[in-house]
Amino acid sequence: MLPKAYDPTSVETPIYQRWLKAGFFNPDKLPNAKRRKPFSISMPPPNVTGELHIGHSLDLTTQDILTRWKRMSGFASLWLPGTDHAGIATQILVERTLREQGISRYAIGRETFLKHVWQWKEKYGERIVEQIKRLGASCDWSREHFTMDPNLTTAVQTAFLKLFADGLVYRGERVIHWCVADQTAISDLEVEYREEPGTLWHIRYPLLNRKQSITVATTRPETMLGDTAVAVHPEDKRYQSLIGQKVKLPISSRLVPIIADDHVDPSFGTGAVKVTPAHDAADFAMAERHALPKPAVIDQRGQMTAAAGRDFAGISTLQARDLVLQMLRESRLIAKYEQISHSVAYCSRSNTIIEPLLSKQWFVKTKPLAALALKALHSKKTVVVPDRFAKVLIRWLKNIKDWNISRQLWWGHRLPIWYCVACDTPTASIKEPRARCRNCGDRAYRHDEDTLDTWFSSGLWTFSTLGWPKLTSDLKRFHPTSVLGTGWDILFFWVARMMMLSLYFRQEVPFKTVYIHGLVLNAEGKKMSKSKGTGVDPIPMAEKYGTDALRLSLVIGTAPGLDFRMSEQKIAGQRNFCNKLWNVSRYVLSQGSPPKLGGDTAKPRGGTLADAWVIARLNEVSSTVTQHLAKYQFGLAVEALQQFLWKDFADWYVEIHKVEKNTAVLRHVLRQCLILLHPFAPFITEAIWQAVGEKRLLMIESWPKAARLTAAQKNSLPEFGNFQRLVIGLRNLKIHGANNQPLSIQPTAKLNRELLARLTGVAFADQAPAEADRVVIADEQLMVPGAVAKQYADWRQREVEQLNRYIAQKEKLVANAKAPGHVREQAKSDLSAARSRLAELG
RNA sequence: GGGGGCGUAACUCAGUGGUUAGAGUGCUUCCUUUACACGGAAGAAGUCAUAGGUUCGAAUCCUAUCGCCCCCACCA
Repeated sequence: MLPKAYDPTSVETPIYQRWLKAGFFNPDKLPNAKRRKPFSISMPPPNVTGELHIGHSLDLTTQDILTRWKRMSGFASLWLPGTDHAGIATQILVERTLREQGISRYAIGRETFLKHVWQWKEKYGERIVEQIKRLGASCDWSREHFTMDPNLTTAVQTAFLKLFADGLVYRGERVIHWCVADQTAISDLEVEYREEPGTLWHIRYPLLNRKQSITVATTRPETMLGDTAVAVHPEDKRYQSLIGQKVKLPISSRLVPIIADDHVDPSFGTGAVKVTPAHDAADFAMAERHALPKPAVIDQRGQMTAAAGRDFAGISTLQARDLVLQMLRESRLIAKYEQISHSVAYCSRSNTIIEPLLSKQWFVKTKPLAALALKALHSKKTVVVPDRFAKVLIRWLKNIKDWNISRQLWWGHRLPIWYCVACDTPTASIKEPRARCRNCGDRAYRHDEDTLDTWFSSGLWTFSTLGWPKLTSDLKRFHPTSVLGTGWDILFFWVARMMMLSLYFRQEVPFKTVYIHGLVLNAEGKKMSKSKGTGVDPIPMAEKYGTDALRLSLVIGTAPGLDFRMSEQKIAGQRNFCNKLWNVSRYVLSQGSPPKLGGDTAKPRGGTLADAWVIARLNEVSSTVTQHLAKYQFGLAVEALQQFLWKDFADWYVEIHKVEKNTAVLRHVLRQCLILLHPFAPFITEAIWQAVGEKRLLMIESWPKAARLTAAQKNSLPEFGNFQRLVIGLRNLKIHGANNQPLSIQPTAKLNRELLARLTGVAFADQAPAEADRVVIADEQLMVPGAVAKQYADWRQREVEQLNRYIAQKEKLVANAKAPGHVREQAKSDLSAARSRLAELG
């Protein structure tokens, strides 16, 4: 009834449809829904216009494993999906596309541009959702959200207004990171520093009314047009006499003071630094301390302003640099220059150099919020797995700086801020204020043009998607969420912000546990990069090898928090496993009739030694898998399961051990394996489950409770070890004796020849071969050809040597008076087992 | 400058105080085609980076060193 090879493509879509139709992704629709305890996960929302990459697949796989496992374990398991509007990323994408059609966003205006973005969102938004479904994600689509849905927009506005009312957002003039290409400010986290070679110019600044000069060092000579001071370290002996004197700036001829400030590093360059408050954050801080003016000489397009002087206004910074250097050379004011390596700030989005600019932006005061998050981390209200990431978070939160949340973008949540046209006083309001300006009494307002940082809305994600600011039953039931699963790369961007905002608005953590997984690297061990074409694309892989193979390969051989490499070969290996499962199922279902797996009652008793053994192993593995899952050790869980299913069950119990099978055992083991494997490989397990006519879906089958091994089962484990060795021994004889010649073996002792033949598949002769030697395997005596006996003896000799080493070690441990009792007890029983095996071997 | 991770078989990686250190891939030899060649058996292959220390016992904990990688930071 099952085809010969597993064909994922024909199976997966109908199965997902069937799950959807059953409605169990929605925890309210589960059997006994009301009695179930809640378990909830918020899906990290992918960029709405993005493409599913392998990192998402890992995210989705681990979360689906948890969701399915908990659902099967009797929880009201909610995995809430959604997508993110991703302000900058999306706007840039749409802008680029329009530009290719010759359309500029400035030409069409804000409203028309936004219409285009919404169209884009409608067109491509569904695609990423389809790709998420393709991976088998069992999330509740009836609760799906988008960060710019009306109710989420309300949440964002409510949050902003509250922060404003509480004095936690403010408008400030700061030197911010300005991206000239994207025409917006970006946050500290969106800046990427790269070590690059550069030239450090040493420039003489002549002192006023003296022949002396002070030499400053800079990599950006053009900014000297905006200098308002020269700073030295207060204790720098070289410059003591100069502090407080005035310098006449070359080119602009402005008079600026020499100031003393701790910030200056006396050992760098000349120990004297030019201060450009409008174009350097550190210089800005110094200017604040010393009440210096802050003229802006570079504008938002990266061009020199009028303040830079008549010769410079309107030219680019690079042209200005050349011109400044040329003028300095002519005045012989360049003391020297040297090649250095320094880090240069780039915009991580547009890949262009950041222009630090003085600008008015909106900030969130993060200190009080970070304090809440720190407290929650210290008191383990939120547990981080693995816990070293808690330390990373704590360190970041302790040194947190205010968060620039305004972006000069059109796509996003527009700031609910209105400025009085007359006096520029801001008022926070969703709609245009009707009241007069509280400052000047005027009535005319203009709406702030800016939008909020994408991460502001994602920071509210765990509770805004559950209905906040309304106090819905979902919010009460599913918040705080149980687990957040994500990669370490967005620890600060997202995890930290969610903690701060949830604790502030809900007085509770957003999630009880954060599970941090590593990043998926390519076969060369580098971060996957689409532009370089070195990535592994999940969707084509799922199509080629099956979604389950992809999911398994993302989990097996990995540890929490560690990056790992992904290769097609690894996925192919898991495809082979799926095929093995498929075929062993085919075999099991071909044994006996009707082809049913049997219900929970099919727990076979008694049976042969092999039966007891395989069930004991199953129970052992079943509890191992559960334990590993509880510790988020997905890799270990799958590994234990695969070893059992493939090696112990399929290869040993089914294939090597040729005794007639107990179909009840076969079915019971297969049934349990399908249940245990389902969270990891949902499609194939459900497909097999359904192929045998089970009415209830596997996805809501009960997860096995930890089974205690019976005494008989416990004993069967070592006993069966001996039995396995008997069979291996005979197989070895057969293999070595074969060489296309019939093997002559005659059992001479207790074991019935017929039984031996059935156990092992080896044919036995009526008479011992001419040059027969006696061989003893597990108490049974056999007469075999001399050459075969020799090989068997060699094989046995190796085992004897190993055993002797093992026994020596165990004896040492047993004799070790300082070792704990249970360890010595264990060693004692290991020792007696090894000794009896040694005795068997003679 | 501060912080973190990794170094285990040819390759990719698990294991993190107490079985003879494991898996997958690859390799060697053999078997098999009425569940599966996307198969089965057997095998070769590792001073668990190096050097100290703690311990009855260390791949596992501590310290140092070497090598690789990453994150954070106002290196003018």
